[in-house]
Amino acid sequence: MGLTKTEIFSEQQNEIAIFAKAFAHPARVAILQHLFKMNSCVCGELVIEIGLAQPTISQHLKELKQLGLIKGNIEGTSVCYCIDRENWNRMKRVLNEFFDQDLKAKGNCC
Amino acid sequence: MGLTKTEIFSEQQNEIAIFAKAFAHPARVAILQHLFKMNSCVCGELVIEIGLAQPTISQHLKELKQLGLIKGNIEGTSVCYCIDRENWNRMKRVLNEFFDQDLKAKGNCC
DNA sequence: TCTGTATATCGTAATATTGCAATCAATAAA
DNA sequence: TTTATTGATTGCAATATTACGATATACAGA
Repeated sequence: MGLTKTEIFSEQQNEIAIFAKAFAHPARVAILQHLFKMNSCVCGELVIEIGLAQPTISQHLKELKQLGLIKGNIEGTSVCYCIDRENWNRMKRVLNEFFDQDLKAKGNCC
Repeated sequence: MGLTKTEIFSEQQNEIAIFAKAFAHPARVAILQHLFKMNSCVCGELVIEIGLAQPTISQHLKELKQLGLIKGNIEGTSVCYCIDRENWNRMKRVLNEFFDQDLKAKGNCC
């Protein structure tokens, strides 16, 4: 059906999945890496840098923005994007807690 | 097009995206959590525990197995799944390196 | 005001993902 | 051998995602 049954999962499980989805496409990974590297929040440069069409980049930026991982400030005709540090840290906390399950668990069985 | 242009991204970027995709669905998050919790590698219990149809669970297990995050051992008529610790650690390394970019980067600009 | 520049949105095509009923395959039990 | 039982596979329907051309919007400069 293509429709995830979110209602049968816990809020935590859904939140992990939603955060993970943000990184589940190399273009969004590349955008975030570039924003960290350039620090000075880029915008249309991403189109050149990444090599996808402008509407495509704009769409990926929108998703990252909706999730709260990036912010966009209008500066004249262009838009300046940058990482939202606070939400980035929250994301790290949520995902690392999930990743570090192995520390609590005992050995394998098979 | 629905087709990701993997060829324009680095291997690292694609690997991050592929790992992230594993966690981009709450059912797979739930499966992994249950495997860690039960330690004793479950199988058909997951169908009951999670509440999705057996073919659906089987499909999610297949994806996790293909990625190498879990292993399956046949035991009589049932299959015993468990976490592949080595690959789990590799995944953690790859994703944490990506997450910890913020430590190197300076402050925000907007 | 007109023109160019930058970005967002719309519409659409192609592909991917999710979910399940039906069925198959393999083993265990009777 | 027949009959469960368990899990994988197949086939399909519904929805989601990715990508981009065309277009709209908003601002800056001439």
